Amino acid sequence: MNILRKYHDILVNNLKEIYGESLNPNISLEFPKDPSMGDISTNAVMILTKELSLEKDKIIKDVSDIFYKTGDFKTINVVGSGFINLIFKDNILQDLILKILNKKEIFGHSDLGKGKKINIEYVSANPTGPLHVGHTRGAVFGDVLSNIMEFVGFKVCREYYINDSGEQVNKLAHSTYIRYLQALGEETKEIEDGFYPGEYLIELGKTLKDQHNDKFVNSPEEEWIDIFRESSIEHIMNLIKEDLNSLGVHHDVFTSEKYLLDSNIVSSVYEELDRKELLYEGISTSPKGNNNEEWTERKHILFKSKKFGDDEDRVVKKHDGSWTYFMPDIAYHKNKFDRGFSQMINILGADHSGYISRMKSAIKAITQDKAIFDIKTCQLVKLTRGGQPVKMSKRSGNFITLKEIIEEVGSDAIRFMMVSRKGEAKLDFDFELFKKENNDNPVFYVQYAHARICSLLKNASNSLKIDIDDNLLANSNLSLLNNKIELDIIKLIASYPKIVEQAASHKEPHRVPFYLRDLSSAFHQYWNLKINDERVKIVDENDIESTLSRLTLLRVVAITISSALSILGIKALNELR
RNA sequence: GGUCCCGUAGCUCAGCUGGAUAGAGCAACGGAUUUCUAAUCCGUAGGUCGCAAGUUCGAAUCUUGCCGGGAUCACCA
Repeated sequence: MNILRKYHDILVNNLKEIYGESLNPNISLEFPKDPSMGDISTNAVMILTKELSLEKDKIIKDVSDIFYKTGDFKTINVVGSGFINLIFKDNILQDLILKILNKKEIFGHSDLGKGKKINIEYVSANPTGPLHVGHTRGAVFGDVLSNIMEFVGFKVCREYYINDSGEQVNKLAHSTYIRYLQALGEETKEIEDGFYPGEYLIELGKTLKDQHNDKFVNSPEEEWIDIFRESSIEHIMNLIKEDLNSLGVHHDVFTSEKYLLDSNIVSSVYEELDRKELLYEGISTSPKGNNNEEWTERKHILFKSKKFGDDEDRVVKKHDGSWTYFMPDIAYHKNKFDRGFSQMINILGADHSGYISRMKSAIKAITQDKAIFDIKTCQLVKLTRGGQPVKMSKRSGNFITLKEIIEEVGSDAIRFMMVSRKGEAKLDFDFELFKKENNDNPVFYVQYAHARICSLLKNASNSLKIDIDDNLLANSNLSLLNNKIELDIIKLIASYPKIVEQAASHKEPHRVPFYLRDLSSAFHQYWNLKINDERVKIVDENDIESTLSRLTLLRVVAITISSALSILGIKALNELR
């Protein structure tokens, strides 16, 4: 199915038999850009001559023999630079179409992950307000990466960490309290700096009024703070889940920081660190570069993260005995590890990149370096409208929410765009672009290709007066697919499994939308194909045999587009009118 | 100042863990429509891959040092 993998395995396994197990893994097998270099090519000779200090001719002969023995190649050429270029026998690529047609949605799947458990944590936005653009990229990135990892055979757990403890949520409770007083018609002060002035708490204030009347108006904080905090968190988590849901982003597990604290998981991990003599009492280094007025020299408990590769040792327990954010997070990752996740990926905003080495060193310490832990960061998103930046006022709490963007451009467009750049690259998101219905808008471009194919299959059924289904197509004469562009399309489809595997091993979802664009483009070219200035019609009533073979090819294109779109969480459309 | 990320065509970006002549889209210019959906396609033009050394058969890709842009540097999360 994965044709490159197939011949790569054949090549490497045979080479190992000849030269021994310890071969350089950098031997490549690929579709060369330039078709004059053959259907596939390998650098094996160049790599091996360097590695083994043997006669070049001997290696060339060995490599060529391996390919000859398969019986699948028409020609095998060695070019001056040392590449070996191979050309398939005609039927090899064509047979591939048939195999894919039989696999359908399983096409592209692999067992790279071997069913291993992997935990992917994403979003994890604080429950202090609804999601905005900044969260969206990480949300889609994490969701699509999860899809990719599942596609290549990992058992993925999608997880969200709720920071429902600490100072922020207390401020949230106070903000809600003010909304509650306002709902009762009380005169109140402005919601001050550092609190949450957004309108999203107004409704909750009213609900709390309905439940408790004026019971808490003049009562001391201790009496209401727990109730207000919990109902605020619940309210906002519901908002967040609702928004994620309408974006098609889902999580399997929500882990609460408060739970980790209440169940003594945090304290027991703290004690464990202490037993391992990784904690000490000391003074943290003063902040550099920016003058932090709140900083004073005090004694805290620090974790020896420097020992595990961090730049500084980090405070885990403050002078007053309370935890920093870091300590529950260490415990959280120990908890993930204890739940059987020896592989973990966290998706973080670029503004948290300073946190990476700290977290990595902690995980090394608590797992004896037995976990594979990776952090992917997403740079910020710049919203524009017709090239002009969209202004956001953080102060009033009125930033552009995820909900508003979904309402304006739809979740498909957002999802496609959010993973169409490398995570490390900044991203411009232009509203106007996604309302266009042309080439500028990549989502339409891809959907249009898919819809056109569906429409062709339908039209062909009508005009040829036969029911066209996959059984019929599977019996078409595929040897007629010998035009250059047809063979190119087959090769492009054949590279799909490799693209997905690369997206998985590099943890780079953006490879999928780029591939989709390429494949759609190849189809659109084919649609407009001219031979001798004559437009080639795909459905030709006078040549049913050719028509069916072409439709078979296109059916497989549609299967592949649909598969890649499903990885992105986008449904392929059968019609665009 | 330290750390991390980015720097490729006028603009937005790919570039397959070191491969063959560096690629798309947009914008510009010139074409294709009695349409199987032109929401498309074809062609032209556009490059010192930020700069400089190094590593080797071979570098946009790896190393080091500069230059420019961004993020971050807590006892916030």
